[in-house]
Order: sequence, then structure tokens, then C-alpha cells
Amino acid sequence: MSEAYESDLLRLLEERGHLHQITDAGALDALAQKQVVTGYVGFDPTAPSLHIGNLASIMLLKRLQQAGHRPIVIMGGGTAKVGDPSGKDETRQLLTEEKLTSNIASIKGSFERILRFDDSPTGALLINNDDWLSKLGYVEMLRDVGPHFTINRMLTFDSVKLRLDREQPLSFLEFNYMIMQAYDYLVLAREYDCRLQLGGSDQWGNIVNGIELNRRIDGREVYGFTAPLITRADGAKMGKSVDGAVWLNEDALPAYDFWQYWRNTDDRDVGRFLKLFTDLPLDEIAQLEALEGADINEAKIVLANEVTRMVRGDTAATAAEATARDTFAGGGAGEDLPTLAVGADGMRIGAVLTELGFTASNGEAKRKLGEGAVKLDGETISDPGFVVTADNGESLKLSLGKKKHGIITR
RNA sequence: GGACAGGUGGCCGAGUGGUUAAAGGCAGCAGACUGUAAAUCUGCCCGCGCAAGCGUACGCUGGUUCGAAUCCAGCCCUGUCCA
Repeated sequence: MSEAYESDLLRLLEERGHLHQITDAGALDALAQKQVVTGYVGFDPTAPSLHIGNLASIMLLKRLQQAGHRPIVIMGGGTAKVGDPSGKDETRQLLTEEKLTSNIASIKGSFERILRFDDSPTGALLINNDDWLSKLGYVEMLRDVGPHFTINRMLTFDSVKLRLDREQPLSFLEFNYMIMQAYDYLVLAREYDCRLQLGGSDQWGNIVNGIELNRRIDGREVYGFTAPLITRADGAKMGKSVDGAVWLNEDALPAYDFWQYWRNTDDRDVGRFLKLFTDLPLDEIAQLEALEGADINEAKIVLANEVTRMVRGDTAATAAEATARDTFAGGGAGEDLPTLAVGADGMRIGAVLTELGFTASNGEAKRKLGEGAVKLDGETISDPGFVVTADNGESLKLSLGKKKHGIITR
């Protein structure tokens, strides 16, 4: 892996920390030097928004495009009907057709913001694999693709083996997932001259299957690239937080919260994340990363700004940063904070906290009050019977702990 | 189809008739310390209620009992082995 790559593509991917494994690095390196390579990543539309756990994969496509190649986003509308067994202890819930369609529509925007879609040779494409998978007849599938997969080999794949080793059930439906995904690669290679599939390291087995299928059926050489699984220094997977995933869509998570997630990055992760998730030059990142003590916070702010700008746009990033500065550094309250109107009669403090989403229930709000965690305009409130009121035009800052802040108006 | 094991709070996992809203751990939240970081220590951690209190909860349904997560019956689900 330490050999120097000749192509811009592999150099870029490697120096940014995206490289884990390549199926035939030498050949891919050569190919990327002499022509525009079309590459794809598959995404399962299992939710109405992608989350930052998917961001690493999206970045792979972005890097591909930056290096002068063509990215394809495959929405797994067809494969999602089957469910990927990889990395799952249990069978996934299957989604309805309508749900999948609406999810895809809702996810699309994220890609449009991060990738460049146009008619140029390097313009991105978004394709739903349901287009061909749903048309595929069972017998046809068995005859065309079936002979090229042996059960013996399928059983050796991690996604399958893990499930079996753990004595967890693996349905026949899921067992077929890898075949469908391999078939995708065959179709893409035929229809779009797609020569590269990228993905997370958990997709290695699936990717290799697709390569194998192309070779066997069409005698075509195609390649695979995987990125390391991104974990945080504290061991958690990217994108998981208490209240759920860190969603890319604005309607699923406000920009301010999105920004805060990155602002709270562990010291140890800052440099790595800057490389992976921003376009900042490496020397600039090296400087930011070298900051010590409290100064490293500067690097976190840069990280939060860059990622928020990429995913949510300039305006959202600027507003989120301004709000954070006012709220934390200034001790005031920025306008991007969640706001609640309590009306002329005011509202019980516990209800306010829950309404703002700071606490999950009135009971929890009450406990937090008892712990001295709640402040209204700097004054600690501990009486559960306290009624929050605001005068006309007045806005009060309500805080739970150091990080959750909101604005109260009449 | 048969035999055995098992299904407990977000997860793991104790608990075999009352003092059990259910040990312990993890995750989480808050307080202290800090840098909106980490580590550490402390508190909290089903819901409703200002409160007294109430309501739900140990796969499902019914039963025994003054009283059940704990006993009984049936059912559902999971795993292992046998057919």
C-alpha cells in the first residue's frame, strides 16, 4: 500500500485517508491515468435521509469527480427490497415500495449538493437499481447468474459467515442480496462502461462478487475499492448519537445541531476528519491538527464550518457558526437556537424543556431541575413549579447544561 | 413432527411467590474539573402529577393466590439436537 500511485485518483484517495483495499491497484492506477473512469457507490434508501455514517461513501464519489472521473450514485431501490445482511445481527425490516420511492426522492438532495450533476463527461448520475432488478425474471436470473455463484463460495463471505457463526438466522432472501448486488455491477459495466465500484470495507465481499461476475460473463476487467470503516476515538460509529443519527437532511436535523456535532469532535479525530470530510489542502490541515490544548478548538470550528457548508450550504453554515459563537463565547443567544413561544400565561418549566426537546419527559425535566442543570437567563432554576413567562418582545435564554440552549419568547 | 434450552427496562445480564419500578455492567443525561475535547469523581436514568399519589412494565392469553417477572395451562417466537 505504501507504493506511490501515479494517478491523481488513487493519490487523492490515499492521501485523504480513504484507502483501505483495492482489488488490482496497479491496473486501476493505469486505467485512471489514461481515461475517465466511471465508478459507483450503492446506497440503500432505508430512511428518508442519509446520515453522516454514509458521508464517507459520498466523499468517495466526490473525490472521484474531483480527480476528473464520473461518479454514479446507485440507489438500492431494488436491493433494499431484499436487505443487506452485512454487519447486521438481525434481519432487516423490509420496506414498502412507496416508502422506498419517497425515501429516494428525499435523499437525492444531499447528493445534488455534494456532487456535480451535469451533462459533461464527469457529471454525476443517479440511478435506481430497481430499474433492472424488478424486471428480472426468476428463472432468467437463475440461468444467467446462478451458474457463476457456488454456494461453497458464498458461504465463505463474511456477511454470511458472521451470521452463521453467531448462530443467527440468515434468510434465503438475504442470502440473495450479494447476487443482486453483483448483478448491478454487471449492468452498470454494460450500460455505462462503469469500471469501478467503491464502498465501505464491509462491502468488500459484495464488490469482489460483482467483479467476478463481470469477468465470468462478459470477460470484462473491472475494479473495486474500499474505504476503512470510520470510527470515532471513543469507539462509536460515525453518525450515532443519543437522539438518533446525525442526518444530512435539514428537515431531519437542524443545521445548528449538525454543526454542533462536528464542533464536538474528539481532539484525536480532528485531523483525520478534516482530511476525510473537507477539501482543505493537506498542509493547512497539518497546521490545524498541530494546534495544542484549547487551540485545537479552532480546528474543530473549521471542520464544522466546512462540513456544514458542503452538506447544508453556505448560509446554514454561517448561521450555525454565528449562533455558536454568540451562545458559547458571548454567553448570549444566537438566532439559530431552537425557539419556543410560551404565550401570555407562560408555561411550566418542565413542559418548556420537554417541548424544546432538551428532555424526553416531564419527569426527566424535573430531575434535571433538581440537579441544578437548568438556567434561565443565567439564573439557576430548581423549582419544578416555576412558570416561564416572557414580556412582549423579550427573549430569554434557557439552558440545560452547557450545551443545550434555546430561546423563550412570548 | 419430537426432545432440550431460552424470550426481563436502549443493549448485555441478575432475579424462581411479597421488603422488586426489578441487582450489576454498558450506553445516555447532568454536576464538579475543563477547552462546547478526553480522563476522573458524584448524582440521575418507565410515564403522569407541584405534591400526596396514580398508571403502566419482565414474549402473548388465561388461571392459581390476599399477593406473580417468579407457580400452572395454552399459544407465539428464537436457538440446538433428533426425525
